[in-house]
Amino acid sequence: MKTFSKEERLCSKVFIDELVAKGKSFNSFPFRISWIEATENMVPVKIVISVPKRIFKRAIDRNRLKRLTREGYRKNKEVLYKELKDKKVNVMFVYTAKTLMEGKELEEKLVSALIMLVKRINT
RNA sequence: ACCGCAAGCCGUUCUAUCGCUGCUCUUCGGAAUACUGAAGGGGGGAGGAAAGUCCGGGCAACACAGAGCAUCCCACUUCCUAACAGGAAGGAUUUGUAGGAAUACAAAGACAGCAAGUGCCACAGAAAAUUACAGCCGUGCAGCAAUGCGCGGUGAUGGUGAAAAUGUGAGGUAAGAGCUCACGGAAAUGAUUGGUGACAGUUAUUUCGGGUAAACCUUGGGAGUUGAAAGACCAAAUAAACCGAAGCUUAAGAGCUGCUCGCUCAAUUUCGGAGGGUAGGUUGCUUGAGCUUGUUGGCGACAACAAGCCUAGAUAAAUGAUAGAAGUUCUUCUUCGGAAGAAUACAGAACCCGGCUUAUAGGCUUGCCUUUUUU
RNA sequence: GGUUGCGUAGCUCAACUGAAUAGAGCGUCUGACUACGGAUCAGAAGGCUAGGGGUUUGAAUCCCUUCGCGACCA
Repeated sequence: MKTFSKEERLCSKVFIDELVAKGKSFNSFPFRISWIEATENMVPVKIVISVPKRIFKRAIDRNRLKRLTREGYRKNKEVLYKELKDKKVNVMFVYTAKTLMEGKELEEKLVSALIMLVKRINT
């Protein structure tokens, strides 16, 4: 099912601090992606989406980018799930581009970013 | 009819598939109930500014015997309102238009006081507020005289400036001066008429004192502090902070509003009680100065009454994505039926209201002005 | 969510309680010196004082408002 429920979001401040401090990260335009293994999770992947306020001043722009990113992840998370096997990870997406992006284009970029993430986790 | 200005109002819609978040119903499972897990059905889900945080409240916690000072805010009148720096109606002032004028219409604003005190007013100018200087007049001395020196009188002649001592005329004088008079101007005070009042009209007396209070200040009025990350509760957990009792030494210290007066209290050790930090959950949380319609009162802001309605509640933060269709506006083409293309704004709730300010594609209504056409 | 401060030449700062041509240093440009460059000397350009409005005879300064950039509380 192409769902995206509460359990698949990373909400705890402690885990997010740990992810930022200890996680590995790489860039895949327009995202900067951080990830860390989390063996205690109930679901395979928990994600955080972040858009910096410093670049996008208006709340409506930040909201739109977060919604588009979340929609793209919801549709394409199978790419990640197939290759993960038994590993469990926390992932953070930070939108680092300076301009707004349309839905379809952003979805394509996200898929390629997910493929890169799979390679890095399995190696 | 078109263009412009002002005020008020509206500010996209529908279908399909997938998804998010509350509510509710059904079935199945767990549980003594409360409740909870899974599947399915139904129904709800951003704004006029949700924004800026510029004002005013509600609500909450803490503080609060009282007095003074300081600090900050407000400032024509009456009314509206829970309250306001908001709104309505009005007054005076200033500006603009029309007019010969009286006046009419429109717009604007933090419109108490400089006639309470202090300060400031560059350059120019004799002088920037009240004297002095030059000048003018009288007079004494020196001198043939021109003139010089001294004493006294005078107050705007000095043409600069943003601003120059109430304007014009006459009298008056040695020379002058509101020194006096006539006609005006302005201000203060008293009386009286109208008005709830600001104020306006009439009249009497007195005065002639430049501007600046978004300069210090004076007068009158007001302000306790902190904000939903406030606060309340729950489970895990269990402090050097809190409360009570006892004992000991000392009089500094602590709290109450920024300060002063004033008022209150003790610190430390032991015992007992009761609980904090941290990270979660529930609540606060959406029924409210609420919305819609109608009637009545009022010039109006608004109020009263009646009927109906329930209209987001997230929390690393929902309200979305894709596809198609429609609507609106503009451009081009046109067989005048239409077709194609482009655009469809500003912008996202975070406790809730009342305002103000700012952003805004396009449209609607009303009023005013200009031009053109018809009668 | 709330409180508070700052915007001046390309850069770093002045000009305080209003006074008229807004200064200083570094940098830039021109000339001199030198065979050439640096250093040095002389001179010049460069500002709608963040935007708009108001008070005032006069505003970088005072007041209101908008925009931008920080700091603090939790």
